[in-house]
Amino acid sequence: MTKETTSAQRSRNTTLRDVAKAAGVDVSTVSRVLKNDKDVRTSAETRQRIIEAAERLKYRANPLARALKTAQSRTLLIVVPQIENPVFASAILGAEAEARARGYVLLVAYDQNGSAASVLERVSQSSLIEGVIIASFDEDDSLRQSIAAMNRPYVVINRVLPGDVPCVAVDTCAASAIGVRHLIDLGHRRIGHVAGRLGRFNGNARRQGWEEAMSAAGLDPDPQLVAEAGYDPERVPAAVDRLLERKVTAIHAATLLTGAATIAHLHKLGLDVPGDISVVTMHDDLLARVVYPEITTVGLPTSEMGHEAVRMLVDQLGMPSDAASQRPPVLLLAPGNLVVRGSASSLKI
Amino acid sequence: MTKETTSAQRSRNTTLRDVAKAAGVDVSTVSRVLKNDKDVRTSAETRQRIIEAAERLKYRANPLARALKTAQSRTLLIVVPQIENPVFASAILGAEAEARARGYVLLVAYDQNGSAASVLERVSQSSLIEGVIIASFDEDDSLRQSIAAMNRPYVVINRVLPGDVPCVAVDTCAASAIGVRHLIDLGHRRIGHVAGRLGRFNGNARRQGWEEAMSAAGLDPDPQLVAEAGYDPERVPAAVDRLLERKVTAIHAATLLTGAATIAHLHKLGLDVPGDISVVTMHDDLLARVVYPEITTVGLPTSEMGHEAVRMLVDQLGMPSDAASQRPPVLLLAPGNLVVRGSASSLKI
DNA sequence: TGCCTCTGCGAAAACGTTTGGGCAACTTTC
DNA sequence: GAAAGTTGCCCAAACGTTTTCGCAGAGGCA
Repeated sequence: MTKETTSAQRSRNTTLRDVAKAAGVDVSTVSRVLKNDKDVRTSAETRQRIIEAAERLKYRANPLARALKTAQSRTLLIVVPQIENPVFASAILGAEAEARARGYVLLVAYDQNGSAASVLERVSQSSLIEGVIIASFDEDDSLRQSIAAMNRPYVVINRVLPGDVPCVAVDTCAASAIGVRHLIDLGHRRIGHVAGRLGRFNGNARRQGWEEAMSAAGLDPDPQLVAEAGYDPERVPAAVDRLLERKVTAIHAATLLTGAATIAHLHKLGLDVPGDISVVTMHDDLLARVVYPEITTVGLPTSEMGHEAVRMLVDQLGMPSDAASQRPPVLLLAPGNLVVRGSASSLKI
Repeated sequence: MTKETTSAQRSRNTTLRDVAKAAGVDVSTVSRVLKNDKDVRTSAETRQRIIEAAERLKYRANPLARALKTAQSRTLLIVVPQIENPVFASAILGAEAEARARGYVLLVAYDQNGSAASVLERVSQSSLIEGVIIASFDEDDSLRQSIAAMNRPYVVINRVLPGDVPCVAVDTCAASAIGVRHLIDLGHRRIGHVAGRLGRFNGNARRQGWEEAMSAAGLDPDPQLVAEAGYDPERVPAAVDRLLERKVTAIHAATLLTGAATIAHLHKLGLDVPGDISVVTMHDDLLARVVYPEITTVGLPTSEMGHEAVRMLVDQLGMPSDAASQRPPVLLLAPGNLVVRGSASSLKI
């Protein structure tokens, strides 16, 4: 079997020099023609010859050499705290598509137990990465320092940070409000909120959305109706129990995962969903449709978030540094639509 | 338009030359010392000076330049058909950790609607990627041709392919059997199988595991007890209905997702799980614990799969081509343990 | 004819590494 | 005390691009 593995015997790729030789011109000319240089100044005839030769020899520019020369690797990095979280998976997907469309390559790095700092540190000194998208949970100073030290353009996603930090996030406050309003429209008055991590951007925003929707409907956003569970399904039962003590008829969960756990716990207690308690969630995903009842939830444009992030990043890359401050650096994406399924119904009196 | 690339104002990284100047030696000496060259021949004193200078200047070798020179980019690529599938997410996680530990960078690419071919095509001519891990669903010829044309070492994961193809997969046949045997041990005799994609590696293997466990227990592996649902939750209800007609008392689902959908559908029909029907699944994941009842399943070493894949790939990279054929190129990972939760119980007569 | 401006292209210097080949000085050997 | 071997380092040529500079020749203008 022809099993050529090591780089040593791998056939050499065709280079600029090969094309130049084939077309009978200098490498510089080939480079210019193939790059479609603006001030290109070549005869149509020569250009034709070069293009044909390149075609025939299947020439592809070596990205390494190009990057070395231009200090532009056309490579972006996205740092995520976890990949199994559907929100991040979806964001990565969107970012990858956008990056690919723009001729960039997207690298994925994981920030398990705060290792983002080390990743960024490695990035900072190598010229491999042109820009970074950061989706890390960490909001402490170490990460922020790493970001600053990195000395590369970046955009933060999934949260908005104070200061002049470019961010793109979903307006989860609004998303929350939509879900809660749906419950109100169904006649519910005592609506509990299983909160995410309070103190963090999304946790706070979602809680606030609940609060605003309640207030807007003239209902009391009683803090007693909020029970924090973070992103941890293990903490959901206790939270739900507390809410049940408060005689809620509906529960609004801050994440799809905790929402599913909420329904599971209600079932465990022998309660019917939505017969006894209605449940509404946030973020739409396969998970919402493999439980019974299927979950009513409001979609989040997480994939768009990825798209927008690389769009912003690439814009930033193409701009001289002084112009960078001119555009509004934070983008808050409108939430998606309410997807009505089976986990919420009108209040039976 | 002013084409002022941002790189202009970004501070230049410290280079080999800077270190050389600081230490008062030649760049070549610095290079050798820092690489810990085997036949290094430098005085301890000089070496000390160089190391200190490098430390002080925070020198990090430019991976681009190194790759250009050595044709070794220390970059691996993993091609996955979907990232939201927990199996792949977990495999990526494992692969990334192993790659990082070995000083490699792992790139992730998506093979949405068969775009892997184009990804591989781009790879083939650039010297950026040293080796590829392929987890694509596609088993048609176009992908296989792209792989061959790529002319780079690779390993296929999540399935074993015929021929001399290096593969690492989980022994899902054995995993299946474990789950089915658990049901048998609980007293079940009529056990249905909600199959994955029959005709594909994993679909077949899991079905075969069910069959073998049934036969081993002296039960009839009646083909009527098998209903295919692929990986698509939408197809689960019909499959479950068919199984119910066959009077099964337990269902073994080929994937966690379809298993969850199975439970959901049973609930929808007003059946109790595991009171009326027991359900056992494969692959352990958060999802198994946010539904009620929590799902009894057998763990799959998907993360190990990623680990092993890069281990094999890196071994391959370091070997002369003739030695490559010596080691057994396919690795079948033993399944994990049965995780008993609440979705299966002993048969009530 | 002399001068100037375009055109079309080549020469060569980078980018930051790695690496083979050398060359002194110093040590051993006879 | 000279030949031979060792040690410690430097020189320079790559790797495959991009890009600045410059140089011939062609044409325009006086």
